[in-house]
Amino acid sequence: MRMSQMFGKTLRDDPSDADTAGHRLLIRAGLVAQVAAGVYSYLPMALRSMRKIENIIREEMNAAGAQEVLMPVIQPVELWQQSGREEAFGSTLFHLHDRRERPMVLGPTHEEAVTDLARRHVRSYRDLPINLYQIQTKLRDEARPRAGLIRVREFHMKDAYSFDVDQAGLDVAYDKMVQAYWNIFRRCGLDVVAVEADSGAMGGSDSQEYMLLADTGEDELVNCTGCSYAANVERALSRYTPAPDTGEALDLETIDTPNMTTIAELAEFLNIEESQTLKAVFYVHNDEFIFVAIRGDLDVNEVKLANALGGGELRLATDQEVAAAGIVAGSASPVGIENVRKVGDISATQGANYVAGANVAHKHLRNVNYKRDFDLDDVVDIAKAEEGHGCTRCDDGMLNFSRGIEVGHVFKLGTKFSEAFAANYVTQDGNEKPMFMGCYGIGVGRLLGAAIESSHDDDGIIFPVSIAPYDIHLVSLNPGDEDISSAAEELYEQLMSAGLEVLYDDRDESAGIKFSDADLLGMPLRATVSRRSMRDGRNAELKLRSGDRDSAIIVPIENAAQEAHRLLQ
RNA sequence: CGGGGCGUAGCGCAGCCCGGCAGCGCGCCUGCUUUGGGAGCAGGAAGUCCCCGGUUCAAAUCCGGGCGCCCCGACCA
Repeated sequence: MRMSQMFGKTLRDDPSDADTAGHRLLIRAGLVAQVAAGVYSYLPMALRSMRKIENIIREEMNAAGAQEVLMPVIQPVELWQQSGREEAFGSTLFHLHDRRERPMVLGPTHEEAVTDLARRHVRSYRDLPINLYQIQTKLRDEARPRAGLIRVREFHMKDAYSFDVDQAGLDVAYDKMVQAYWNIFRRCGLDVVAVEADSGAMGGSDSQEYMLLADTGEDELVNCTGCSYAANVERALSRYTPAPDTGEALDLETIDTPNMTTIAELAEFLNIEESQTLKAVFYVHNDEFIFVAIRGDLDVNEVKLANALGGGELRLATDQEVAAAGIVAGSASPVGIENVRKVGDISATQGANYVAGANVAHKHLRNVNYKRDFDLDDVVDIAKAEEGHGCTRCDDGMLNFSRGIEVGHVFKLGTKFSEAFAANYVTQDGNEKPMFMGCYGIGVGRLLGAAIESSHDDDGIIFPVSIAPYDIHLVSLNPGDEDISSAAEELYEQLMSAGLEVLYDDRDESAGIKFSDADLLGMPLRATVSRRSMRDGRNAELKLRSGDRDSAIIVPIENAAQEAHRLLQ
């Protein structure tokens, strides 16, 4: 492709409304153009890269036995009512009406559509297993689109859905997809890690996310320094310091704690560890007031709490709601609290003789003990993993924290959707049973955005070879010199004949502009033909984008294609 | 949905307080010179100052309402 003909220009200045490096580079390199918040046009180079990603995905999906289909973006709302997810998605779901006022939605994902499809075509166990996938546009009216292609409202993703006769079959299908995912990310040249994930509104049992590590990532991850445990913080288990006191329960005692309303103040005032106190936190879950008790040095993981409560809407209670429930904020404890649902973290039931609120302003209780002094309606693990916590899977590993961008997610759905849609098959002995489903997604555009976010330097993008729009950026300098330009033209033809994809900068621009653009655009290899390269014969200079300036080599033009292939390995 | 910021030429911005010819840099077009790290000279084109309303002799500027975009948080299969 000749750059003089190419649609899409590079920008000299950073766009003002881009914050992350990846977003800035996408705009400056002229890869995408924003149309509305979280809605983008993809220009030729971005599209080439996305097609390469799609092809890698397609090859691995096909190799894993999945079959490609295409399901509609626009769907009748009834499908979503049937699964109960119209409500679960809420305002994230784009709604519209057709000319006859029939309510429709724009698909944010396709579990409903694929389950409906499968139930119409699968009759018997003989039709299973199957795995259907598509690469399709999805729409979600995200509350806050951000960071370029990372969080958008209209996006391309690959989604695959497996259907099996039972859990064992699902396990096999899931493992196959996991293997395919590793192949895909490896082939894309991306260093992705898998973490245990919360399955959120999807429900289901096992779930793993594939994360590309990046400081600007939206997700916080933990991994163990001693074993292979890795998880999204939303779900992470952790080993915190043991309760300081595990002795006999001592006599309950009321003490004055003037104006002590936080755990930190209380611990300092009494000269005790925060872990010797109990903390009370208040939430409203689906309009029900929830009293949460947890050891003072720990925080509540709201995702875990929401799951423990069976999903639905969860938020912190307002001061007014706390007061209305008859609770003295700052001096609250579960001791003597009735008529309110009390949920405790496991930590609150371990250890002895805690300091906790007296439920009277400016007073606390010493020697509070679970069961003797208070009871809980639910005891669950809702503690948030923190820096300094240990691993629960091994004895001496510590949790290491990092951030990442979710580029893939796999779930074992089980029969949630098949039951809702009566997507049944007939077993060998003639009974009807729901199919066991799994679903497996990879965001194509997000993968491109994440790749750039994680692979760039101060000058621009550094594309992995397999997903770069072109293999080589051929730069021709000294356009006035006939020998040079004819040598460049010749090299352009030769590289293409050798099966390489070439972006040829034939523009009448200065060397500085051409080199800067080559760095910005980030093709893996740069070839330069100039007076300098031709000083001792018909030579070209080759330089890897990932290498520094003096890593360039000079090769005869007739060998350049061969050398280029070698360098791109 | 809560908090903050912004909206002026294709892009980046100044002008707005304190009302009075709509500006700067880059880019774009023409010509000449230039060409290994964002060149020089000369000439030129390009504006719904986000929208609607109000105040005023006069509004990019002041007032009211609306819309859009960005950031933090909430949310996020």
